[in-house]
Amino acid sequence: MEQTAGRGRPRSESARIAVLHAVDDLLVEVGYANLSLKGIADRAGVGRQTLYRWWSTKAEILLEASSHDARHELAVPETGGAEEQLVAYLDALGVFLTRSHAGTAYRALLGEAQHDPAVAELLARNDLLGDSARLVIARVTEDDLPEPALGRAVATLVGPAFFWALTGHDPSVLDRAAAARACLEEARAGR
Amino acid sequence: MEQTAGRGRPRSESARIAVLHAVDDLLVEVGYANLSLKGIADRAGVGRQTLYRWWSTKAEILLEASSHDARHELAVPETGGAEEQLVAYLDALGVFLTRSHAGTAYRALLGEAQHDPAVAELLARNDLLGDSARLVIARVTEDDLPEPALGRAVATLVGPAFFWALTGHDPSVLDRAAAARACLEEARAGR
Amino acid sequence: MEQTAGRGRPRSESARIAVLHAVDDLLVEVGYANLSLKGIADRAGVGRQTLYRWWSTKAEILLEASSHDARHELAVPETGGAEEQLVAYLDALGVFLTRSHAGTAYRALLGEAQHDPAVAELLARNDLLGDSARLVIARVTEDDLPEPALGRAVATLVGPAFFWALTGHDPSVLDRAAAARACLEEARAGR
Amino acid sequence: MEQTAGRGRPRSESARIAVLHAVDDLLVEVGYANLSLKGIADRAGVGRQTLYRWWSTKAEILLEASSHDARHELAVPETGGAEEQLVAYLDALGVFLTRSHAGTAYRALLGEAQHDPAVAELLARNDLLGDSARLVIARVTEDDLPEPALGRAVATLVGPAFFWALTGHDPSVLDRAAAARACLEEARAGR
DNA sequence: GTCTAAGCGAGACGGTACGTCTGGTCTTTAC
DNA sequence: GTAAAGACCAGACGTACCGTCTCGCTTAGAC
Repeated sequence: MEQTAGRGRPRSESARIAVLHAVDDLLVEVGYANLSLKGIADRAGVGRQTLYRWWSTKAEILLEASSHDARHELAVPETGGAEEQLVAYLDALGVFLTRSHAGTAYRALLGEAQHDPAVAELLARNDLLGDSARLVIARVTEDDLPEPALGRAVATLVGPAFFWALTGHDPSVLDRAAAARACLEEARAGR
Repeated sequence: MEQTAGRGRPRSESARIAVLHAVDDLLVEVGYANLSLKGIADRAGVGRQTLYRWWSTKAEILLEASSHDARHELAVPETGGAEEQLVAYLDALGVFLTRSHAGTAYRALLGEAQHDPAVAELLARNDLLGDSARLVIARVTEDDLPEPALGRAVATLVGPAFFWALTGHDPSVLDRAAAARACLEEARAGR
Repeated sequence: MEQTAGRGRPRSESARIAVLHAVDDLLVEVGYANLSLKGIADRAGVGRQTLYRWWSTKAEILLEASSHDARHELAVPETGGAEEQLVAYLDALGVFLTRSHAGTAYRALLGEAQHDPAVAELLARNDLLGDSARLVIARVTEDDLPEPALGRAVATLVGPAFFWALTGHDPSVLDRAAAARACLEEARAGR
Repeated sequence: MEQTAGRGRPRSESARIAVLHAVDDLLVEVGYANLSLKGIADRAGVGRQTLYRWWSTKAEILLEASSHDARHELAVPETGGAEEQLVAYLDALGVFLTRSHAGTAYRALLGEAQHDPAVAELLARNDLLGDSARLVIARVTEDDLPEPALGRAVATLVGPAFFWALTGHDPSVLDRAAAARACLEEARAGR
């Protein structure tokens, strides 16, 4: 799709995979702060120029490396009532934010977004968390909620767990059912 | 209390002030990502060693530089009913997170905390946001809520605005009254 | 011989030249004591890493920068008798030690060798002065003098001028003919 | 003579001794290159200001610390003939330059003099080596040799050993008797 | 018996070089 | 024309030492 014909040597898929794996591994091993493009290239056995050719920043690499897993981990089965599904979503969100590799990557990206407007915009265009919440809310309310109200419902649902996790606590102590109910209330009001 | 006897030359208060001002200014001018200890030292007209002598990281300097203002901006007058005070607090929080210098510093620190466990711990020991929320909640509930419940109330109150602001949106579109009510509900349940 | 194939970017000859010129200039301008690798890099318009990649110490750079000139300045035409050639050599040595740029570099290196064993060894492997003296002595004696005796002849020939110059005096007041004769005497005895 | 009356607290002799001992020890332990005034002060248990109050440079301290020993080690008994005394002097000189602490200090100072004109002048005013040689030559020639000639005799006597030692060799392989004879010859010619 | 002066150890001050690291670019050969 | 390799310039990192500057304390002579 990006690469139409290609006159010369085609892009190496193996290099791409190696980079994504390397960044995944290194994030766990050394943390985002100590993650360098040089380190990624060395670990992946890839030239430095190759990184710069296909990605602009380490945020972009990290996003590509983690977004697939993130999306998967934040999806929730369509079984049970509305509140039940929202609670299930909050369960998944809690695990994602505190115990998942993809979640660690997401938190790192969101942290970087507070430092760097470019990363903030990148995340705005790939709103892993917000999109997943929107999806489940839209499904359980069976209602085409307009955006301002949908956003309010999302914030009400995920806000508490998000705050609790990002300030270093374990969101499993929170009252998921209450958050789900408040979200539904918000959705009803926004209709 | 910190300086008991002091045999050698005492710490220079003017250097300390110069550093805090420099970090404040630079955060606005170049952003956290481009904030370097060298830059702070140069701007403050201070030796590099002096920075390292009194602070370990740029996060620590930034925290000291902004915590006073932050605490002040997140304090709320004791006038009006419970819900009214909580809404006033959420007003202040929205301004803090999106338009205040101290809030910019706080967001940068919280971002760094996602990259660096040391910063995370530093913020945990100086929980500007959580403490201010605890204060106002404890006041309006006139109740000695035990910690797990108090934490839940805090997360319910500030979570939505926190999430909305950190993902790049303006929390003034949120329903502050609903959040205040949900918080009070949570507090009542935790009694 | 040193560079067989090389997959990556080859060493920049222009950077090498710029460094050698910079160190030459700076030695004259600021003196060895105030010669810093940072200063050399800045003056040469070269990255600091490039210096460390190709040389270990400023002594090594200085040696490379000056050895060519030094060798040239200490060479003596093959005209005249034995004593005549030795006197001509001592003339050149006197100029070298007191008035030549390369000689200033040599004296600085020899000074550093008294402080730092690594530099001492470096100079031992590149014995600019001793080698030039050995060359001329071997030539005029037309004799394959064995090393211990050759060394004695060298010391007898250059010792007085060397001492006189390094203790801050002008060796042109010394009796070059006497030193040449003593050297020949020493060589004859060592046969 | 230096200290006439003094209204305030008199100079601490114990501090002076401690500094001289410290510099002596550290020269052996870490070498001149790694000798710092801070290190000397710490080792001596002395304030940094005290060093700067009484000495200007580390060269000055080192000279004071070693000159007494140096003078003693380069003195030679007045027994035996002229050549015999000169040879004895060269023996002492060889030991001094290669195996004595004071000699190590002298070589370090002479090295520094090649980098720093101030040290060169300091050594010129305290010509440990030249003075000792002048003394023994004047004694054995029983002649008030005028300076230019005396200097030539000194250079002839000590030059070879000096060169040999400072270029990293052991001067005990040199022909001391030949040097002594050449020196006497030089002295006779300069009369 | 103060008072004043100077030296003392301690240690912070503004600077600056150190050697290392990373960023982003450029220039080779190999495929 | 992409890939890996690796050198290029630039500049921040945290450390060490420089020479200077306060501190509180000590030790003397002067009053």
